[in-house]
Order: sequence, then C-alpha cells, then structure tokens
Amino acid sequence: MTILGKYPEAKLSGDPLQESHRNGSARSTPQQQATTQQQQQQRPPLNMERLWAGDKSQLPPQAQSGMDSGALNLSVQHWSPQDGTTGHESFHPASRVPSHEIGAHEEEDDEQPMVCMICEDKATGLHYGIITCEGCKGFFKRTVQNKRVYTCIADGNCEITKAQRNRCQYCRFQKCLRQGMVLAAVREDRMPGGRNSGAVYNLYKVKYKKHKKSPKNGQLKGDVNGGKGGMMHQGGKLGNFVSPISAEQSPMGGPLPLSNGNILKTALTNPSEIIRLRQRLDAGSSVTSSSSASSGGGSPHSGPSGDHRFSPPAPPPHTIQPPVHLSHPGYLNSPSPVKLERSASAEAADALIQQLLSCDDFEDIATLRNIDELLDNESELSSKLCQIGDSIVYKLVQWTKRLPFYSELPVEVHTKLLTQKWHELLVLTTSSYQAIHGANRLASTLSDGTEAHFSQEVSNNLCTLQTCLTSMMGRPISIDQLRSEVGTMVEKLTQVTMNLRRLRIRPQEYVCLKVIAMLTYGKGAEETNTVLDTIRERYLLCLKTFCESYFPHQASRFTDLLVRLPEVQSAASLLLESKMFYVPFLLNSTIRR
Amino acid sequence: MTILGKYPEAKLSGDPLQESHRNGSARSTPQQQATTQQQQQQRPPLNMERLWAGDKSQLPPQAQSGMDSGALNLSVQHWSPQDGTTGHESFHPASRVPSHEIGAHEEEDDEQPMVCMICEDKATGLHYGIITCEGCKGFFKRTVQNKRVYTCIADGNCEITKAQRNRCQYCRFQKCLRQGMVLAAVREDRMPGGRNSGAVYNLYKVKYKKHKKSPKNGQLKGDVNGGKGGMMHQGGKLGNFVSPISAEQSPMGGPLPLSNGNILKTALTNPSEIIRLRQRLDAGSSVTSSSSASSGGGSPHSGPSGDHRFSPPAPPPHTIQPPVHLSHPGYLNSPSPVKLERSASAEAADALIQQLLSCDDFEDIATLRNIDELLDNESELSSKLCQIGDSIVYKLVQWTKRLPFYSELPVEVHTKLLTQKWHELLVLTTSSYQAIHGANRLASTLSDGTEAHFSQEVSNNLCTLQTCLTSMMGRPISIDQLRSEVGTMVEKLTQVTMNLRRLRIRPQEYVCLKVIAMLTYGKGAEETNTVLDTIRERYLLCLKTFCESYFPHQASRFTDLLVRLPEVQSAASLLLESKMFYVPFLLNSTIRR
DNA sequence: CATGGTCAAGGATATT
DNA sequence: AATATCCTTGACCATG
Ligand SMILES: [Zn+2]
Ligand SMILES: [Zn+2]
Ligand SMILES: [Zn+2]
Ligand SMILES: [Zn+2]
Repeated sequence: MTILGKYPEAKLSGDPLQESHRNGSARSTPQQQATTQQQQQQRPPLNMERLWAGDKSQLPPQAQSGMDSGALNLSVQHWSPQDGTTGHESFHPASRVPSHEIGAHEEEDDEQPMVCMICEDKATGLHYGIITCEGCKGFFKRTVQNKRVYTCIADGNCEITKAQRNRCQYCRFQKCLRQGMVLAAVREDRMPGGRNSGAVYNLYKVKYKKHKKSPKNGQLKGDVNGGKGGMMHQGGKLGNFVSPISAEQSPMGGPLPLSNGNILKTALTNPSEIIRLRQRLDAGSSVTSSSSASSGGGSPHSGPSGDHRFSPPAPPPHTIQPPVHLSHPGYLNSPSPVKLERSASAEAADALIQQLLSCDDFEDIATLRNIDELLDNESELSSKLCQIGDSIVYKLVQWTKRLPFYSELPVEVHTKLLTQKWHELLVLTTSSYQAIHGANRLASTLSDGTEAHFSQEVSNNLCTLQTCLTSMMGRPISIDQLRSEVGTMVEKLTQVTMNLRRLRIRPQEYVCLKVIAMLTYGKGAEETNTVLDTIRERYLLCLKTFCESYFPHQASRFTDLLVRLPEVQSAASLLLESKMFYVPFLLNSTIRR
Repeated sequence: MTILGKYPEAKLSGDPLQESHRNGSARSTPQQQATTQQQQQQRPPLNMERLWAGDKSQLPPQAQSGMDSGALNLSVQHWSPQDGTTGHESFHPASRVPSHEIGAHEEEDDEQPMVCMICEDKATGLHYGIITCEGCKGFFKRTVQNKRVYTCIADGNCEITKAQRNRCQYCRFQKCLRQGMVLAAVREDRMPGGRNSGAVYNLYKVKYKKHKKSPKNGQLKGDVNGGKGGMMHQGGKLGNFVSPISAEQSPMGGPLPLSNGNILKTALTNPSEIIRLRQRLDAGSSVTSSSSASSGGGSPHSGPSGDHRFSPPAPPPHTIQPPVHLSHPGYLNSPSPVKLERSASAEAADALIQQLLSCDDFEDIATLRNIDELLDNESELSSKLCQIGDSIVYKLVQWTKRLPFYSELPVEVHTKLLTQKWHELLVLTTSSYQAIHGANRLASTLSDGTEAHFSQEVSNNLCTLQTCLTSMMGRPISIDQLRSEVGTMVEKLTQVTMNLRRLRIRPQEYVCLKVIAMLTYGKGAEETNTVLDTIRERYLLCLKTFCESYFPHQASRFTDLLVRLPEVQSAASLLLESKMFYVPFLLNSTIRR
C-alpha cells in the first residue's frame, strides 16, 4: 500500500537502479500489456543522476536528423498505437502535438479544452515547450529546479493520467521529457517574467502578437522571438534551398512539422483558438481522422477518397503507373508541337507529365472548396482556420501518395520531403494557379512589367486580403497594419505570380516544377539519396524536353522556369514566418469573383 | 491512565450523552471566562451522525445574514486599521465569527508566532479556514474524511490545549467546527494541491496588487497577499466604498463584490484579460482610486463631488431633508391630478417623492456617461469594464448617501442593504430608464404584448449586446453564443422592461419602487428592523397614494407595480450569476441611437 | 503569455 | 490505529 502510495519515493536520492527496468524480472506488472511493450522498452531508461550531471544523450532527439517523429507522418501506424489500452501514445518532442487519439474515433470531440500532453488533465497553455496542465508544469519545474532523482518501482512504463500521475514520479518525468518538455526552459536564475528565446525550444514558437507593428524591416530572419539567447541561425535563409522548417537539420530554425503548431499566425486569432487548431491539425494529419473526411473528403480529382489517414500497409493508390502514352487531353490546352516528328524522349516526357497532371488536383489544391463559406461571419474564426489547415495538410499528403514515384521512395523520405517543402509547394501551387487561371486582369504584361504595375498588383492583393480578413474576422483591419505585417510577403508572392504569369506557365510545366521543387535538397544536403536524385533528374529532363518541344523559340524558358524556384522559396519562407498560411488561398479566392 | 488515554474513544459510536452538556455541573473549567461562557453552553451539542448525514444546522452560522463583516462598508474606518504592525491578523473566515472577540486578546497582539485556534500549539498556517497547527489540521482532515463519530465522556466542554487535545476527540472536533473550520475544505476527491475556491470558506479574499497607482489615500492597507504567515483576510477589507458585495449573506447567490474579481463572464473574454481586469478592479475600487476620480467624478446631480469615497465622519450631504412641498417640476411630466382637492396624504406623498426624485440621478445612473467611449476599440477592455464597475459602485453609494432617510439608519444597515440589493437596484434602475426613455420603439404595447413581440424584443437586445460586445472586444461574438450564455438573463431583463413600459411607469413610481426594493427583506428575514420597516411602509404608502391620485382609474396599478419587484429580483439574480454587470448598461446604450 | 512563487490541500511515515 | 511531522502537489498569483 504505502509502496504504491501517491507520493512514491519522496526524497529518494539514492541509486535509481534503473537496470531493474531492463533486467527486471518484474514483468509481471499487470498493467503492462504485451502488445506494444517492446517499443517502449526499447527506449533507454532514464538515468536521472546522469541527466543532472549533464548527460543529455538520454533526451529525445532534437537536433538529430532522424525524422521519425512524424507529425506529418505518412505511415499511419508508425507511432500511433503504443499502448492499446486507453489510447495513450508516447510521442516525441518533435511533433509536440497532443495527439490524443489513436482510436478510430478521435476528433469526435473537437477538444475545445486543451488537454495536457502528459496526463490529459485540462491544460492551461504551453509550458516548457508543450501543452500541459498546471500540475505537470509545476512537477516538471520542481523536478528540474531541485534536480530530483526518481525511481520507478515498476518497469518504467507506468501509465500517466490525471488520476494516476502522482503514483510514479519517475514515469511522469520520463513522459515529460519524451513528450518534449525542455529542461532549459526552467530558468537557472529563477527570474520570472519575460519570454524564453525560441532557441531554447529549438522550434518556432507560436508567436502571439497583439497586432501592432511588426519589425518588418527588410531582412526576415527566422528567429521569431526576441532572440535573447544565442541564436545560432546558421542557415542562410534566402540563399540556400532550405526552408526554415526542416525539423531536424537546422539546429536553429527549429523546424516544426506542418501539423506541429506553427500553422497560423496567432496575431490574428486568440491563443486558445490556436491551441484548438493545433490539436485539430495534429489529429488530422498524424492520426486517422474522421473529421477530415468531412472537410477534405471527396475531392473530384482525387483517387481513393475518404481516406484521410494513410492506410498503413495498403499500397498507395497510383503507386505504379505504366508510362502509357496518353493523348493530350483538350483541357491541357497544350500548344501544338512545332515539329511533327516527336522524339521518343519527348513522348516519354509527355507521358510523365501526363502522370503528374493526373494526380495533381490543381484547382482543388490551389483553392479551397469552401472558401466562400469561410468569408462569412458566422462560423467561428477558429473553425475557418482549422478547415484551411486541414485542407493544406490533407491535399498535400494525398498528392504525395498519388505521385508516380511514390513507391520508389520510403515513406520516411516522403515525410521528410513534405515536412521540408510543404510551404514551397503551397506557394508554387497557388501562384501557378493564379498565373494560369487568374490571368484575366492583365494579358498584356509581357514586357511592361513595370514597377508601377507591380505596386498596383501588390496593393490589389493587400486590398483583397483586407476584404477577406475583415469578413472572416468580423472586424476591420487597416491596410497599413496589413502592409506592415505581411507587406513583404505579399510582395514576394505577387512577384512570383507575376513572373509565372509573364512566362505563361503551362500546367505541364507547373507539375514538373512542383516535383522538382520537392525533390531538391535543402541546405544541409549532407545526405545523398541516389534514388531521389534520379527521380529529380528525370523530371528536370522532362521539363526541359517539354519546353524545348513546345516552346522551341524560347531558348531560355527552361531556365526561366527553374529560377522561379528560389523566388518561390523566398516567398514561402516569409509565409512560413508569418504563419498566415491562408493568405495564398485568400489571394486566389478573388479569381472567382 | 488508560481511561483517559491518548486515544480516548476511537470509533465510539455510542450515544453522545448530550444532556450532560446542559446540566453539566462542570462549570469549573478554568479556561472558560465568564464573559462568553454562557453562549457556549447554550449551543446545542453536536450530533456527529447527523452531521455526516447532511445536517448542517449544527454548524456555526454561515448562511446567516449577519452582515458584520462589511464588504461594502459605508463607514470608512470601521474595519480598516486593526493592527498597525506587520499586517498579520488572525481572523476567522469572514462571518463565522465565533469567538474572536471574546478574548480581547487572541489576535490583538500581532502574534508573531501563530498559535493554533484550537489548541494553542504553534500554528503552521491556515488550514480549512482557520489558523491551526499541523495536528489539528490532520485531526480535522481525518475526522471528515472518515466521517468519524466521537463521543465525549464528560460533558462536552473539555478544554483543548496542546497537552490535552488528544484526550477528547469529540470536544476537539467540536471546537474545530465552532472555531470555523470548514468541512467542505476537505476534498472529496482527495486531489492534492491547488487551492479551494473562496466560496468554500464562505468568504472572499481580497487581494491587492501593488499595481501602478500610488496608494494615494493610504487608507486601506491592503493586505498584500504575500504575507506569508497565513493571514487571513478579514472581512472588512474593502474598506469603504466598495462594492456591493458582501461576502456573507447569500449562501447561494454568493454575492461577490464587484471588486472581488468575478466581475465578468470569462466566456466572452479571454482569461488574461479577465485577470488584468480583476487586478484593475481590485486595485481601483477597494483602494481609493485616483482613477475613479476621473471616471466617476463629477456627476451633474450629485452632491459634493470629487468625493469618490465616503468621508468618514462627515455627515452625509443631504442627510436630513425637510419635507418641503415642492411644486411639480415640469420635467416630471406628472399627470394632472384628477381631483383638485389633494388630500394631505397626497401632498405628503408628493413631497416624499420629490425628495427621492431629487436624489436620483436617473439618467446618470441608468446609463454610463461615457458609454460611447466604451464602444470604440481603442481603450483597453479592462479599463472599459473598470469604468463600468466603478460607475455602478460609485453611483449606488452616492445615491444611498443622498437618500432622505440616510441618517435614520446606521451606516451598517445601509451597507448591508446595498450589499444585498445592489443588483436589484441596478436592474430596476436600468429597466425603468429603458421603459421611460427608451419607449420610442413601441408605444403601442398596451395590450398586445404577444409572444412574438417579446421574442423580437429579446432578439433585438441580444443583437444590441452583440454589437456592443463585438465593438468593445474587437472580435466577433456569435449571437448563438450570446444566447446560450446570457439568453435567459436577457429575457428576464427584457420582460421586466416590457412590463414596466406597458405600465408606463412614472419616474415618481420608479423612485418609490427603488426604495421599497432596497428596504425589503430578503430571504432569511430573521432580523426585524423596526425603523427599516417604518421607512418601507412610508414609501409603500407613498407609492400607493401616488397611484391612486394620478391613476384613479387603474385600480390595480399599485399592485401591478409591486409585483414587478419579484421579477426584478429574478432578473437580478441571473445578472448576478452571469456577472456580466455591464449588460443592462449596454442595453440602455441603444436609447441614444 | 510563460516564467517563478505561494501556500493550503493531501500523502507518507515515524511515533505513540 | 491514531497522531503529528514533513513532504509533494497544484490552482492562483505576481512578474516581465
Ligand atoms: Zn498534466
Ligand atoms: Zn513508473
Ligand atoms: Zn492545534
Ligand atoms: Zn469532551
């Protein structure tokens, strides 16, 4: 009785004897189910004395390049079901996402109230990096402050719930670390107030501005928070190919996966709404979700629909597509080939392009089906943004699974690619859509892309944004405020769109660029994936062939198209920083008007 | 030895032998001083079995209307300075003032070392409502948790000291209860940590923060919370003018003082705003406030202005007013008397009414001067609400002080009345104002007060609320949310207003009703105040006379008016419950449109 | 907001 | 088994 009392090992500073977790013959704990035990067991037990001595190797992978934590996990049940019992999952910090349910149910409760990622009690906000309750917050703080050493009397797998959290301090703290609570966020000097630098959390924190001026001075750097600590931002932002996100590589730009939290600019919403949004997104992307079925469900062009979550073992739909030589569909509006005799490579390119076209829900991705609904003032802002977030995640994931080369790369690689590139894909898709379908305003922009015109275009876009946001939020937003907050980003987006429009980019070229963009290494291109290189080269050649075939008189067209990618990256970086991921959609929403 | 061992009658469930308490010849207890001894003797013995069965009648007065702790204390220095030293006071939980004053000592000396109120051992802080030692704390907890039943082998008057406390569990526990330990503070769910709500202790603690404003008047000490030695805050903190909220009376509706914190429904704001608001209100209202000077300052009709707080000894302004017979001012718009020969009583009634009219800042109370400013989006929400809160308190207090019968009742009574009735007065005032001045919308509602019309009116009011709140808060509020949260309350308010409008209530009648409402006993009308009754009767007759004089053809008008008071009570209760005290003002704000 | 601190809750345990 | 001390805990609060 007393042994399993509420406060197990008060003041035990003795040897943790953690070996018992491993060798422990005590496998008899009735609580532990045999099912997923191994995975949990595989993790090294926590040695708290070493931890306080400075051994951080026991902490979850933070700067590691292993991208297995999958918030945006393409393989469904990779991490999901750990304990088959109550639906608890032990997560990694990377996707510090409160994913509460593995069960097939799941979002039926749209968790209005935040739940603690440790014990599922009612959460009160972000604490030390994750969403926790007051109790777990205090527990973590005390443990770190006093360098407490706990020991599990069982096998280190005690379930942590609100009712049971005080039964095993060791397992509670272990879960804190595994869920991603950050030791360094507990301050040495005990000085309250202020904010920790984002570097402490190794990720983008959701910034909460009260909608006033943003720095906006040129240079966008990644450090969102007041970088008080040493921010080691090494990756040259604009130059390289890396988006500021990748979770692993860039030590500084703590890359959070899409679903991980930096989804929306909080400045325009309130914190609680953001939390709910995060939960929705998390649930929707990483785990199964019946919710997405309603929002992202049946898109006209998509393959097997209704499967918001990836079916684990089931082979992806269009996995292997024979290089059929399809005739050009009329809607392609492809220019007539200059030469009658097409080369074999040209035909192969057409086939590849056709494959890509067939799996790209151009309109469905670039615009939101229900964008109109979002503009009314009825539904809550949070739900609107949730829907947008859902749509982004859902559509990109579905697109990935339909790619012809989906089966040629491991799921992990796809996940990593999407994690790194999703925002670029978003920008490229929406800008291309705008360039192709929204070109009505100006067909005569070939050579007179003057400054004046560009400025006018930017202003128009800002005005569009203003209109949409005002409608969505139910309160007026000044154009000046908008300009100061997202002016630069809108400029970049506008530039990308205008350039693509000037080139009169074709859908065939767009789909190639999209794949190329995704397959292009980012900054820390340390790892070399031969298969990936091969595929990228394939589509580069494909695009080149297409350009030469259909635009033989535009010698630099291929190059002109490729150089758009850095522009896309730049704009996408700003978009990521702003976290206002709905902006491109809103800009496109005017097309229908 | 064994008989009086340490654990005397553990688990004895035998007959308490309560008669012995009465007849007990053991009057020799040395500790009992002659002063209050009888009282203790008179108390009925404790039947613990009944107690655990739910019989709370044996507990010290909790839901009693003894308003001696004056939250809304009109007499300035009544409670303020108790100990000039360290600010420690050992208090009882607000109302349960058991002994406290018996021993002139007890808390008189600022007992640096706290002593247990039960056994005089060294106390460790507040436990279950009073200052006790660890032993008595644990004893009380175990007793309540296990619903132990004790029996005294003596006559129920055993002395409880540190040395003797274990000799009689019955008397020890009895003393615990009599000293005010709160059963409900022992948690059913055994969840450790956190804090019990102030309601558990039937009091509310006022916390001040240093905040920005200089304590300018220095008056109230404010009991800074930091005081580590469990200092309990005694009731009277709020010093003067405070809001109408006393902690005691309503066991259920728990009138929380305006400044106490539960001012606004949090559902419509975000928590941080509420917190800030509470801080502002606490600091602003309970302490003197230079801020309120600006907001509540010079109202046109008020007497000596600039005196935001009551001047302690100075006699109230319009204290005694001779029953002058004033001519009816034109603005009264009073109907012509039917009979030319007015009776003496009618003239007296007119005079009384005129007095009331002269001290009732109708418009100034019913609406907020700066309501328009509140609707802009610039000033902070908290400051807006602060101003509203300040206005409510200030105006009602000022009104009270101007009442003709102000000097006829002790300040304590006024304080109590206002504490009990402020919300009703608020509703009556605002509804009457709406009925009289806002009747523009429908003058033809005499007999067709149909359901449809009522619903329409409610909808209109909700819409008005929505508009105002959206503007004030800067973000949209859905009408559905509003309806679910305050729908019933708005309906009641609307009903009251409509009924008053249908009656075409006159200002003369309104002022009478207001006084009558304030002077009407509440629920537990145990105490009889003859003076108060007399005054109430005076104004009842006054109203009756007025009705009969000016509306001789409406035989039931007097009654019709009186039966509005329960409606007002009902609506006011909901308003109190919702804590959205600004709602009536917002509804009235449309009058100006 | 997210830090740190507070201090009465409950729990553990040696003592009686 | 009850007591009393000491400890852990967590809802609030203060801070920047
Ligand atoms: Zn928790
Ligand atoms: Zn454990
Ligand atoms: Zn004691
Ligand atoms: Zn006794």
